[in-house]
Amino acid sequence: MERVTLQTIADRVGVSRTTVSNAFSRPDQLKEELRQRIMEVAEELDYPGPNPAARTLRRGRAGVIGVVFTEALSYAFADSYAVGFLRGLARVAEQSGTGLHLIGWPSPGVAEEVIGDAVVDGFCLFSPEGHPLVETVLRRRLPVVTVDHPYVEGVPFVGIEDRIAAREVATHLLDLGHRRIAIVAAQPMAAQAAATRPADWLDVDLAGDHRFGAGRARLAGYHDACVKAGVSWGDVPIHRTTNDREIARRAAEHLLDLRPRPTAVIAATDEIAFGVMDVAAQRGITIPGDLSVVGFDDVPAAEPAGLTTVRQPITEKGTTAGRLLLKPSRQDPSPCVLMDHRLIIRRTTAAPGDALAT
Amino acid sequence: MERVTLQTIADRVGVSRTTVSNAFSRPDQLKEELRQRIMEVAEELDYPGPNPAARTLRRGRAGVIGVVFTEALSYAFADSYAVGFLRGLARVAEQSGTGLHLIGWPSPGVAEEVIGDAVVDGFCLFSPEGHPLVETVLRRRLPVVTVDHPYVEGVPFVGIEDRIAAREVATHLLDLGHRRIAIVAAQPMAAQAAATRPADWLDVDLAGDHRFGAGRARLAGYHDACVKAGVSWGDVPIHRTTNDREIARRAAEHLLDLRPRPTAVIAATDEIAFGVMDVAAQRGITIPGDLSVVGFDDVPAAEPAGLTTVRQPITEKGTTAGRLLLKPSRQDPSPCVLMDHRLIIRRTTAAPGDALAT
DNA sequence: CTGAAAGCGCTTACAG
DNA sequence: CTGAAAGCGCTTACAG
Repeated sequence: MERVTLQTIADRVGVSRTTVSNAFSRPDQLKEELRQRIMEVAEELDYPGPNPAARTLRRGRAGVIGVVFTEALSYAFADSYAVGFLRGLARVAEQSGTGLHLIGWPSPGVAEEVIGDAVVDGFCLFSPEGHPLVETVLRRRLPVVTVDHPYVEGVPFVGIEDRIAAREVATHLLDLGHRRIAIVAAQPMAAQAAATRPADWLDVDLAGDHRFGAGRARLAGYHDACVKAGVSWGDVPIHRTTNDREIARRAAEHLLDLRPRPTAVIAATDEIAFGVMDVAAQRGITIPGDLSVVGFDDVPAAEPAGLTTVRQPITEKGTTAGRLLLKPSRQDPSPCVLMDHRLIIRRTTAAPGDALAT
Repeated sequence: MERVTLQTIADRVGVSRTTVSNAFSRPDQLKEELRQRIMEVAEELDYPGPNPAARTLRRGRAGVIGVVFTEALSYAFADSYAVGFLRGLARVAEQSGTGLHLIGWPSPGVAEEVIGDAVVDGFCLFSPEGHPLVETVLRRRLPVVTVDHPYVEGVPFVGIEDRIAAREVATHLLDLGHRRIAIVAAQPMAAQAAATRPADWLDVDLAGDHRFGAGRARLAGYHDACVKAGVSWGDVPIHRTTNDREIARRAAEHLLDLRPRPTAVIAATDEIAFGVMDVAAQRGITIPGDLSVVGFDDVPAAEPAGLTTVRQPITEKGTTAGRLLLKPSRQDPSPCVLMDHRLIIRRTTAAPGDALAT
């Protein structure tokens, strides 16, 4: 059996292809009777409806936006922050009948091709600076909005003041009296391969603001506070890890093996903080008695866990990004939206107590 | 400036369109020198790469699968079960360079059009029986796999034995001595509009197995156990709600207002169970002292919450569905895969104590 | 209200 | 190694 197209139906009914097309796409353009007739024949021939690829090609519009992550999607779905963002984005996309095409970065090479082949009208991009996906996405010459990072001249941006927020986190611990603070930084899974200057990643002098990615911006904020409090930045142990609870445990194990043991751990995200808490629990290290832990994001699980963290409007970031992409403003086509954040102090931070003696 | 296409580049370089196409898609088909030359001109003209819609049309393959939910995506992303499933699905999709196109059902009408226009090679469908999306998806005549429900003759299926698992849940409570059991059933958001026989939804005689959707299958299981234990099914209060924690709270409020108050609540999903627990906490009803609560799914948050529930292999469902779609078996093109489940008894269920006196 | 014509941008045998 | 030709399936002014 040959493939059924508009033409097949047209031939059968004895009308032109145009009319059949109208029957599907502009029903008001023909008599109800004829339309019905056409639909019957379509049904009879088991016609699956106008081919979407052909339609998109002709119309020049897909009705879909691409969402690009720098991690494998399987990691993104394990991260409440990403999921919360998607919830917001989905809300505005759905309202306008726009689909979501999710693209992750399982391994170098694959995603680049997927991005090049994505039938979409625009992209929403999460990505650290220098990541190859940035170039790939930009090259499509479609509307783009970046979230958290990178900030690209002329491209709409949504984020928060990561450096300032991170400074507040570290200051909170320092004010409590902590001096042996360790940091677990969030680094994209494959940053080694991706970063333009991997060796410089920890060089906070370069990490001035959101231009350098939230991961580094936060690091810079921790740095600022330490320096100001007279804690030598060079002595602060820093371990890089991916934003994944399980993987973060390894970093935590390393840090909690240090002697003298840190009295506080700053995690660059809540997900990582949970990993740290997992390891502490395993080893019988009490929180906040023996160890203070701070996260970042305030994902839903942070509250029940009593985690001290920075709240940022995750879902609102998603809706904002969606709106920027779907209905760009004429006056300000590439705005830089910086949203509010707030340090939420809960039960995982306290003055260093017994831990000092360890 | 006119739009740049393969032809623009061909004209500029002085070769045919074919050769330019080869430069992008089959680099081994031409001399490196010529290829380089072509790439330079492409760069110069700011060519965004071969148009994906045109490519897809010509090739007849999109490299994307559609994932269809019966709820708004913003709800799906609020549900750990759905997210866990997506994690599994994403894992196998990514490995083969396949994209994920997510489609929700924000309101009647919208999704139907999105499905008709989705440039995909197949669909993964979650849906209760009689839902309009089922027909819409099937009509595309693409490969489909359904998850949990509905079971459609000739279409690959992935699920668990919901009725049997639900029976175990209810039996657990009945064995503990509960007799005043209330049920919060999960019903798709817009079932009223969607179901073919909304009035029959609660008619368990019809809910024989997974053919009728997990929601009803579970209800049927609760029914079986009650009847067997001599609890009159007609006296069991049932409240329908959506699989959303916040929305479920309303159902819980209603049920906990009943006098005499139920000593146990069976929630059709963990998400709903959390809603019940929220309300109980608000009212100072202790669990399991005053009230036993059981969920279903064993989402990640269930363990820390101590929730008694049914564990099912959420992520594996995703990987299985993905594999069925991406590499269908020749011998058995439409298998019905029923995965294992297990009742996990934690700290939210106990014998009815003080509550009996209420 | 209906149809003939042009064209969306690409890929793929096939011939040279 | 390169090019001419055909065609993927549709929509959209435009003319009647």
